[in-house]
Amino acid sequence: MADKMFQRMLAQVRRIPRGKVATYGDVAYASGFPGSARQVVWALRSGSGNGVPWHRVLGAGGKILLPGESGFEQRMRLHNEGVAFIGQRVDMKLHRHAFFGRSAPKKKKARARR
DNA sequence: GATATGACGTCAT
DNA sequence: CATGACGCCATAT
Repeated sequence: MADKMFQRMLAQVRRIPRGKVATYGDVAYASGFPGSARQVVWALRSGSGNGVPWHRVLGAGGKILLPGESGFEQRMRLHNEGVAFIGQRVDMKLHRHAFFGRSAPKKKKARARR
């Protein structure tokens, strides 16, 4: 069931060329599951290790959300691929991978006051 | 089946 | 920029 979802998400991640990055939300959207950014995480945690450049997947804004050493390793790998860092984040302006030309449209703003 | 959790995203304050 | 709240959905217990 969900395996299909992971396969698709992982497939998108694999499409990210060296020196490029993407956000969880973008991967989810490109995979056909807008809003399921969390599932991308599961896909990476459970299905990574197989030619899946998990280190090219970041949080919104190019922030590395990985805790501990993994995060450190990710930062190092990206930096090694030529990714420019701005403080603790990645320069999405230059490295954001445009999946198939379609970019995730920003959400609506009318969110009824709470 | 219900509840809690999580490498998230976005908006409001 | 920090904090809080809500949405989204597959796993784990």
